[in-house]
Parts: sequence; C-alpha cells; structure tokens
Amino acid sequence: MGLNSIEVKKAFAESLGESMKKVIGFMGVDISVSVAEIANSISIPRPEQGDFSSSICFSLAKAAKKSPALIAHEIASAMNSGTSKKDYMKKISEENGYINLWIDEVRYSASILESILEEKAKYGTSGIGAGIKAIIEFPSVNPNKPWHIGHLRNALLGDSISRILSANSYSIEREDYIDDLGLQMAEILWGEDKLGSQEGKKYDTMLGEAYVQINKDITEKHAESDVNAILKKMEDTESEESQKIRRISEKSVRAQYETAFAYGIYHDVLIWESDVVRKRLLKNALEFMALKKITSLRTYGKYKDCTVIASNSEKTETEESDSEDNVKVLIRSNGVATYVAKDLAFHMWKLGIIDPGFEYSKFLMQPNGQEVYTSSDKGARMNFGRADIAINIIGSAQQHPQNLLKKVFEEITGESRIIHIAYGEVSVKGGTLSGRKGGWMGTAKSYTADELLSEMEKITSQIVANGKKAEDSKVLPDVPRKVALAAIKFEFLKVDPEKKVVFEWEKALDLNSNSGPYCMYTYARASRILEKAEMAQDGFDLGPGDFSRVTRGEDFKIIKHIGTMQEIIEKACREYKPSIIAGYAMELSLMFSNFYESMPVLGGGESKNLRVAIVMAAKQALFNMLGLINIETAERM
RNA sequence: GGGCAUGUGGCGCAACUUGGAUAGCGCAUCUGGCUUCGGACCAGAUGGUUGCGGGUUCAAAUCCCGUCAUGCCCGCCA
Repeated sequence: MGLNSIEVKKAFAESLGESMKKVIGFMGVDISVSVAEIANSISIPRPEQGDFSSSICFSLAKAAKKSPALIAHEIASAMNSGTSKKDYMKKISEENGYINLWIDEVRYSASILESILEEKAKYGTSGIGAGIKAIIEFPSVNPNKPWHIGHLRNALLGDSISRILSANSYSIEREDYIDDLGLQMAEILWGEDKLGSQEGKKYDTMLGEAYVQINKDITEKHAESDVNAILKKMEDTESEESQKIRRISEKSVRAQYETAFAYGIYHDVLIWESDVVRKRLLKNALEFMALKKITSLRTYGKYKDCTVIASNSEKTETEESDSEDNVKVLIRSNGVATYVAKDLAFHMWKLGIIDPGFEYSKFLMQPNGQEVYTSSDKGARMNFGRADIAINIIGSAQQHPQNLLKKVFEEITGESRIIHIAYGEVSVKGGTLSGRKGGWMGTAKSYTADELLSEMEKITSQIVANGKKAEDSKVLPDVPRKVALAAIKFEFLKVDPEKKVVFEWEKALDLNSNSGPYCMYTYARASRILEKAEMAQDGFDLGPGDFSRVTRGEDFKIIKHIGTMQEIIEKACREYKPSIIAGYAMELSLMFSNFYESMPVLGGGESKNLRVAIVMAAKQALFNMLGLINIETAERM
C-alpha cells in the first residue's frame, strides 16, 4: 500500500486519539473527541515545524483546564514512547501547543515515488464517486451563433469538471442541450433571406452575424407578431418550419463543434428541444407534476388560465395579490409552455423520473475517436439518461430558475440531485457579449473562441520560431498550438468558477503572466533531463540505498507535494473547482524549478538515481494534473 | 424593495466550506545570477490596519450581526 497525505493524516489522527485517551484519562478529565475531528485539526505546516501538524490541544484546553502547551507536551511524550505510532513516523514534537509529526523521509519518499512510477496515469485518482452516474450539461449554446469566449469558459469548465469527476470514479455523461425551437431560431427563420450571403465563412459565424442584422430588422419593422406566428408553427415538430430549423441548427452545431474539437472538448450525447417536444416529455412531465400537486391551474387573478408553481400555497388562494416572487408560470394562458417548464421536463429525463423513449443516432465522429450521439426521430434506444445527479454548467445569471428547478426536484425525489455550477459570466472591457446586439463581434477582433485561438497561436508560433536553434529541429510542429491552448485554458480555469472575468486582449495575449506555458515548459525541461539521463523511462531499479539519499531540502519538498495529489483531486471533485488543480500544477512547477536549480540531477553523484526518480515522478504528476484541466504536454518546446 | 455573488499589496488571484503558528502565488518595480541538466528560468528586495464597524473565541481573512461598494437576477422572455 502506498502512503500519501490522506493515509498519514488518518494514521496520525488515530494515533493521536489513542494517546489522548491515555493522557486525558490520567489527568482525570473525561473528554471524547472523534477521530474525524482530530483529522480535521491536521494541516501541513511550514517545513521547519514538521511534516504534519495538529492543533487539537487548543480544543481540549478548556475542558481539561490545562494549557494547550502542557497537553501537547503530555500527548507528544505519550506518542513517542507508546506503540500507536506507525513505523514511518519518525518523531512527534510539540511547540506552542501544536503537535507536530516528523515523518521518516526515506520511507515516505520511497513509498510515494514507487507508487507514482508504478501507477502512472492512475496516481492520485480516487474512488469517491464509484457507482454514481452524473450527467453534466455544457455549454448548450443557441445554434444561431459561434462560441464566444463566454461560451468557451462554460465549455472548459464543463470539460474539466468531467475529467475531475472521472478521476474520482464517477461515471460521466457529457450532454449538450440544443434549443432549436426557441425564439432566436424563429427569428433566424423570419430573416432567412439574410443567410448564406457571406461566402467562405464558418456557418455558425455567418448565422451569428446575420442574426444581429435580423434582430435589428425585426425591431425596425415591428415584426414581432410575425416571429411569434413562426414560433407557434415550430411547436409542431412535423411542420415545415420545424424541420427547416432543425436542419439549419444541425449545420450550425457541426460548425460550433469544429471549435470544440480545436479545444479538445468532446461530448457523449446531444439532446434537442424538438425531440423533447416530439416525444411528449413535456406533456408527461406536466401531468406528473399536476398529479404530485406541484403545479396548479389558476382560475383567478393575474395568472388566470396559466399553469403555475406557487411556492406559498393556499393563503392567497382567492386573492389577486399573488406576489411575483412566489409564482412561476409554466403554461401561459395561450397554452404555450415556458422555458422553465421544458427545463423541468428535461431534468425528469436526466434523472430517470420519466422515460420519454428517446431514440439516438450517430451525429459526428469526434477527433478523440468517440462518436457523439444525438436524440433523433429515428434511431436506436440507448443507455443515456437515468443519472443519479445532474450537473449544470450555467451562468450565475440563471440562479433563479436553477433554484426553482432544484426546489421542485427536492420535493419530488426528497434529495438534492441537481447541482448548478453558477460561474461568473465573461464580459469585455467595453461591454457585454450579447448575441442579440452582436457584442461578441467586437471591433477590431471578434471575441469568438476561434479568433482567440488563432490570435494566440500567432504569438506562440512566433516565440517558438524565434527560440528555435539548429539542434531544436525536434520540436514538433503542433507545439505552438499546444502552447496557445495551454495559455488559454489555464487562464480561464485558474480562477474560481464563481468569479467573473473581464476579458482584455492585451492581458490574454501576454504570455509572461501566463502559467499554462510555464507548466508546459517545466514538463519539457523534465523530459530533456530524463533524455540525457539515458535511463529507461519505464522504471529502473531503485534500491534502499538510493532512497536513503533523500534530504529535507527541495527534493523532499516536492515528494511531499506529490503525496498530496489524491487529497487535492478529491477536493477539486467535491468542490467542482478546476482552479484547485491549476493551482496545484503551478505550485508543482515552481517546486520543480527550485529542485533542479538547487540539486543537479545528472551530476548528482550518489544521489543521481533518486533525483532521476524525482524528475520522473514530477513529470508524471504534472502530466496527470494538466490532463485534468485538458492541457497537453510536449517533450520539447 | 427582495435574492444571489464578489470585495485580500499598483494589477490579477489563493487561503474562507472545516477558525490555528509569520496571510501565500503570479505580474509589474528594484537588485543580482548563464564556461555547469533548456533564460518561456532562478535568487533576493520593495509593497497588506484582508471594504468598513461591532460581536463570539485562548485564537478571526475565515464564524455571527450590521454597514458600504460593485455585478447579476427578480417577465404569461429564454
């Protein structure tokens, strides 16, 4: 069994617990503290103070009526003389009321290095999500425009969270919801004659630009009622309008997915709103909710003839004083369902509450070799849906409808199975990225995901070209693109999801302040050192003599950090935060730089084997962590 | 008016969920380092009353109350 920070914390806590019982019993005080509580008091202190540290004595002080320092002293000596201490725990010290564990650096290093070199890509993964199926939805962009940088943030978050959950043994289904029956597509159809006029453009971009013009025309010509008529016709999925829009949408989504593929973002299944309607999912869902008395038909007041969800029920039953806050319309008085109604129905599919009998067919072969499927009017039944939890990557602007969704499902299932990752939306210096007004089109450069990548790649190509020496001809041609992608992905994923982002070209394209390429650089350095070390990459024999060369310097520091990987990956999973992974990768890169600056590897003499092993381990750790934020590495750059 | 989120050196962020030792990191600025495994690098320095005011505690960036600022949401739109 390999040791890591989780194991050590657990063992330390147990050992502390046993010693505490003795000491406190001796002191004549009756205190019970759970092992979990002790474990919670353990953190990783500054290296001068030990490897692990517990502040538990502070919590005991009051009840025991002794100073924390005295209790710490008693416990530490009991642990040092007792048997509860594991053999890899070298000594227990005590300082200012803290109990500090000093681990046997040779044993700990051996255990961690052997584990990571053995487990490779699996190192750091966990089983906390085993047996749980999660459907994760992203980015669900309307099919009338290209992905802009806001959609990109959404997609990168969804993709990375999927990877992180997978690494924790969750079974993941990546789903994308396509709203082909919405107002925006009706508007596209209204202004159909504006389409296709621009040759050589990507289809989604062409649509997006046309849409801005169409939207303007509609306002100027007061054509809203015409659009509504189209919208109404589209509700019939067999209508000519509906079929035509579906064809336009499919073409548009294929164009959008060219962008997704360029960023290495893939899906498992697309669900179309038109299929939701066709399969009467909405109808069934509404019946279900009526039966459960979640919804009701209003016969009075402001919402007369609407089907609504009212959160504070009977009190205002006969009054017209419904406050807007607690009534949500699902079916309008004209019989048309609202978006929220469709979303509720859709989540009944996701969570397996209603099976609409979707059929699926192949939509696209993705560059990762996996087919993405689509709901369809003809195809086969497949195993999509029926998830235990549904994770929605949706901007924080939709907090309200998402909360309503969660509340309704808590009522239905009795537990919380919908998770809304409410990320802060992306804006640009001058304003918003509105699709309607065309904010994404920018002025000099557009704010599309495509444009961002191509601009970034110009810069990285230049840098690679400038830095290239004659001997560097082994740098592969895909490196500039990889570096560009690393820069963009790291920049978006290093900040907490809930923070809002203001995009600026100048800052985005400044590679000096960007950590993605730095991590890649570190990886490339590690690769080159190993190449020069001329040892087989697939493990070489390390003996006890090699491990005994470990010091309490930069070498042990980086090993200890690698030992926290599983803990970090679990934390990122529980909190749905790729930023935790990005932060770790950055720290690891910095530590690695410190390590190889201060400890020569090839000229390491007796320590050479150990240091080569550390380089291998760090390289693997970096590879695993960067993989979770979808950043590819390169052996040379 | 109500709800949610954010506020940490000049700038961008971390630590807050689970209170703990000297509040970390990057950029920028200043100083130094390439005959030695790749300078997309490293070392050192400058810079903080954690928006403000109370409270709880042995201990508060972290918890509680209040307050200010900013953003988003609150429609028979999606």
